[in-house]
Amino acid sequence: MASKRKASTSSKSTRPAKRAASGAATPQSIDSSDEYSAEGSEASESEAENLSRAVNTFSGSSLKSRRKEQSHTLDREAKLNGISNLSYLSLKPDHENRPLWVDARKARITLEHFSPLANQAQDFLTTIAEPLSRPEFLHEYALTVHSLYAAVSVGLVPQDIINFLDRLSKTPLPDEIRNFILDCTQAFGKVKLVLKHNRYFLETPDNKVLQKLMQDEIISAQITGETAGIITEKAPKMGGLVIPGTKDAAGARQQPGAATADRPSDDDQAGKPKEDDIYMTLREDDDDDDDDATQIHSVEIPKDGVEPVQKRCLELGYPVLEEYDFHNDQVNANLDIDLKPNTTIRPYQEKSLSKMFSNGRARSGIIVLPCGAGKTLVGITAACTIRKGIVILCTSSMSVVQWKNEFLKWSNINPNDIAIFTSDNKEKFSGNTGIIVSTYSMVTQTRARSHDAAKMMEFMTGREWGLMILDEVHVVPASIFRKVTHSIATHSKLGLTATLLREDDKITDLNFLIGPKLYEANWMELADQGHIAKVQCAEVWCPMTTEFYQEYLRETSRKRALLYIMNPRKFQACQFLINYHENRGDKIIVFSDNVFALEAYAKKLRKYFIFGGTGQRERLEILEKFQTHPECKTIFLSKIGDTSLDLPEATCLIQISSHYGSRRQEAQRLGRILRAKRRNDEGFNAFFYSLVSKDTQEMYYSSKRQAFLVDQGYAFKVITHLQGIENTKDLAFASPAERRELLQQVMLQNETSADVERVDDDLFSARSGGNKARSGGMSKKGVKRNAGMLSDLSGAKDMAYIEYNKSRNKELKGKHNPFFKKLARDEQKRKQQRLEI
DNA sequence: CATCAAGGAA
DNA sequence: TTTCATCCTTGATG
Repeated sequence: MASKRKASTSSKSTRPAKRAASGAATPQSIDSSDEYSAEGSEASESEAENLSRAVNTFSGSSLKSRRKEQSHTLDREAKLNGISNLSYLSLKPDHENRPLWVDARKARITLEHFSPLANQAQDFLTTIAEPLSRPEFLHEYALTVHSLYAAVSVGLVPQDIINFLDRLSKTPLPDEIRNFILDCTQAFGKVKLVLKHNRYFLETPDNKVLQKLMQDEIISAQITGETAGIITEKAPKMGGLVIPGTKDAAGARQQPGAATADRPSDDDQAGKPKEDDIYMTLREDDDDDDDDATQIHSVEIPKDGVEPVQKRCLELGYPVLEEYDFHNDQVNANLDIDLKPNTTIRPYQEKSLSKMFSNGRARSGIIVLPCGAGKTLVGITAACTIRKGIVILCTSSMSVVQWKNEFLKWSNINPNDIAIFTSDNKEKFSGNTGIIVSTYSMVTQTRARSHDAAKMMEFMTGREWGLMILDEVHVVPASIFRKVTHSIATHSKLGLTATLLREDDKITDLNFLIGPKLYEANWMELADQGHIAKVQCAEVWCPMTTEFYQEYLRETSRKRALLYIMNPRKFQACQFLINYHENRGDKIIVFSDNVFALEAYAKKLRKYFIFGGTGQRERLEILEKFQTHPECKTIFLSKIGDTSLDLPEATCLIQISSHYGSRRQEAQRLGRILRAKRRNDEGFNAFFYSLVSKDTQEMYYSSKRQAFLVDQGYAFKVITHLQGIENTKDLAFASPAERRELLQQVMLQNETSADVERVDDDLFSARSGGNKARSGGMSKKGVKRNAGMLSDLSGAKDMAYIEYNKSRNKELKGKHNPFFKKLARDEQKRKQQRLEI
């Protein structure tokens, strides 16, 4: 136990520790880390004499070192625990051959990835547990209620889980874990919602459960009517141990103790009390497959009752599993679709699909594959398996088109049978069944619809669909899914995503709204197999210049962000990296969340950039150029580029600003270079740089953002000095004067907007019209005041003034935005003209 | 009829 | 700690 704990703790703590160490050893950290020695104008001056002092300051005050301390205490704690644990935990004699450590108290499992049994164990673990962290040697998994639910729903039996865990574990399996698994799985997977002959049935092999559910007020209220009554029949698929479905035969195997639980049934719902213990009996004896239950009991639920019953079952602790018996669906027309003969599915895609279809029915659930790993093909294959009417929902109209094209590319579907339903394209398929590709917003729209859209929705809600594919499930909050499932009747649902996480808690209901997570791929493994590109990740620490840091310390959060993004040293690093990689022959994407910075960087470096205000046509032109033109090696993208952009040429990625601590954004952005065309070239590597201004909030966010990728096994190197940056020709902002000018622009940028708002309201509100003249005049005023503030650094009066106006700005926010939109648009036009010339 | 701008929503 | 994207609809152009 001791070594397990130490191992897992140290694997987590290496990163912060390494950072702190390299940071302290770097001369660059001197000026910026010492907040109070701001007199020096150049960051590179007086390095040597201040080194030791800076190291002390740095390690004493900075965030990283605090983390380091934390991990020290953790280590100590771990040691103590280890010592006390060792007294009773005994290793199995052949423990070296077994790859797992099981921590009973936290329900964590650690896998030694270098063990010969690791592959076998890994398949098993990804099924039953949540992968937390999968670096090179030790993988950590968590046993959770959800993960066990998923395991049971793909057909595992609790006793199998326990046996297999015990077999792989170095120590005898703790009773806590044993009980935890039994407790969790007892109720899971026992109740299924099945659509048969266009009727919904609640189905279970355990009559006791059904009895219990039907005694519930809310559920029984839904079931009353002529259809009420429990139907008992043979299980559709029988295993070798199935006893012919007579009550007596089942009763013969009953265990003596089980009878005590049997109470005479006094309800009026036509229950069959004698069968109560069939499932109990089987569960004890049966190790192979839970489909071997001899009999199933079901009750019909009217269509309207499905939602409330499902909800209530969940509250009662019996989540309802959805399955679609598409082979026996005689009601819905078959769709003529198949994969093209030359299409081959990759092993991991097959594995994920086998989880979905393992019992001959279609299970609803979520499949997690990294970006660029072929999620679309998984969806298409699922569609080709079910071969009924299909609905596909995407987040943007661009991916709608992509989905349709992929279908045409991989399958032999008749182009007339696949239709697009978006605001500017409302097709219908010609046959009596087919595929519809649409967007979430189109389907969940509640306001007035255009005539065609209303007709189309009527068509979609008025019929029954075999499969609904939900693309990028992570971006859509659970409430939207509720709307979708309410309005469109579908037999099964397949969610696809690369990163099943959100920073808010809107993801939690997905487990029950769509289904359990069926499969999650290991990024590193796919990279090793050449399915996605290998990536070198690096975090580049850029010191703040003195001037910028001074302002940074004074400003409030809003402007701080702009200051550390526009940090001249960061700009230089960006310039250097672009030069370096362009010379290597890479194609580079630069990401910035901040539009102002995006534009400033791109213009200064004379590169193309795309942001929200860029017209659709121009976007395509630039992307086309980037893909084909050898001279266009670098493009700048705002967050429009985060998702569903397919640029196989890109091999290098630089991030200059980002959305706080969003782990998902980081992963999505990395996904842009995972499908690099050249990924299978000998020794090829893609590059991912994250530029961070030192000793600012950015450092904190950066480490948060990386958490997901680090857990996937990516190692972030810290670069504190870019070799040869001083010798770069035409390095931007090399002189203090240029930097001051930049700072002025930055300060102006923010204040101009504030200024316009205030004046608009206070002084010029009577004078309506002449928007342009006004803004021009005011910005001049802004320049003056800014210049004054910067020259004498006291500036307290001005600051107070700005602070005062901040609240006003918030009030006026509604006015603020359109103005900025217009500015952007004007800018846009100007730019377009420049391009045309 | 294709395109674009503006407005509302989340 | 928060903005910036997106989408859909309507109404205005040539």
